Amino acid sequence: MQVQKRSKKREAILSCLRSTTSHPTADWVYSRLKPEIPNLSMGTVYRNLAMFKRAGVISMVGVVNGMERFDANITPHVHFVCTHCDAVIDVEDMEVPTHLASALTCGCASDCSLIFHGVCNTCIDSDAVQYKNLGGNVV
Amino acid sequence: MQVQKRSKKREAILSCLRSTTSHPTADWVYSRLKPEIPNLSMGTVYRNLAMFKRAGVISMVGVVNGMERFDANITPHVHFVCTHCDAVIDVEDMEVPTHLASALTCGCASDCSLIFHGVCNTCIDSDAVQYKNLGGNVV
DNA sequence: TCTCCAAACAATAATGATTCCTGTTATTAT
DNA sequence: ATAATAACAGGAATCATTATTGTTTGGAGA
Repeated sequence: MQVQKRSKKREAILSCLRSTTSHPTADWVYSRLKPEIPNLSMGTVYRNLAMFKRAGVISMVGVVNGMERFDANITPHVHFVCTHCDAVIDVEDMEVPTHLASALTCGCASDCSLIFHGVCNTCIDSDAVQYKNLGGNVV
Repeated sequence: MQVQKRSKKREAILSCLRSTTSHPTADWVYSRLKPEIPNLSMGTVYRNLAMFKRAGVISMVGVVNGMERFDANITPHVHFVCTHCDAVIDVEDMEVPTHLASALTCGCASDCSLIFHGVCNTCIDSDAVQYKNLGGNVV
């Protein structure tokens, strides 16, 4: 399937995704566009994100905490996912081993995702992590 | 949280997961155990899988087609996910770059997942893929 | 520019995996 | 054996995502 017609909303959704490196959820895109496009519906956001993904214009990094995270950067790159704040961060200077795909004995690989999990620097710097590790509640 | 008491069902769930390398879903474990344990409920399967995961006894490879895939093999290893049949296959002879974790500038990484996506050999061998590519239906 | 039709849309219902809740049962320490 | 408490079944609830339906809009051709 291919993108066939243009629409303000479709382009707004794509440029919204392209305006950030935060690998947002569908809901994030919706919330961000809703003020300037009051009659926008979630269905439209989901439909267009799925369409862009099928067309290879965007990619879906993975599912974090039950929510799909999208990325306008389709260049293969490594990600870091924070287990505390669910941030998805681009990892610079590390290569995704796509060149090994052809060496696989499992099948014919078309792409590869390399994701690190851990606590991001922002969470480490805040006291939140320490309190959480002690079993306390952070308000 | 830790596993505190023993129960037949809890152990059945763990050994069921350990009996396969297919990286099953919660529902698969349930369906497999239900005949021998008729009064088993999905809640128990989900609760115990979550508990084992928190305890580090098992791992969750990722979400494939909206369903979590579990793995009793907690040794870091590479996976291949088939985009046609959703099979999750262990990739032998390829190392997960966990040793690079400390080099990250994003935060403190605790683990890493390396997943290839493509069409598995079984799907390539069957005619299903070709028919699908032609837009036909396979019965 | 006007017309027409397929695509895009809003609104909302439906789906389905997962989680939560309540009363009951099973396990372990004493 | 008994008490304390974790584990459980059954079912309701949640919530991200998808499907449906009727309406609107974009754009190719007249």
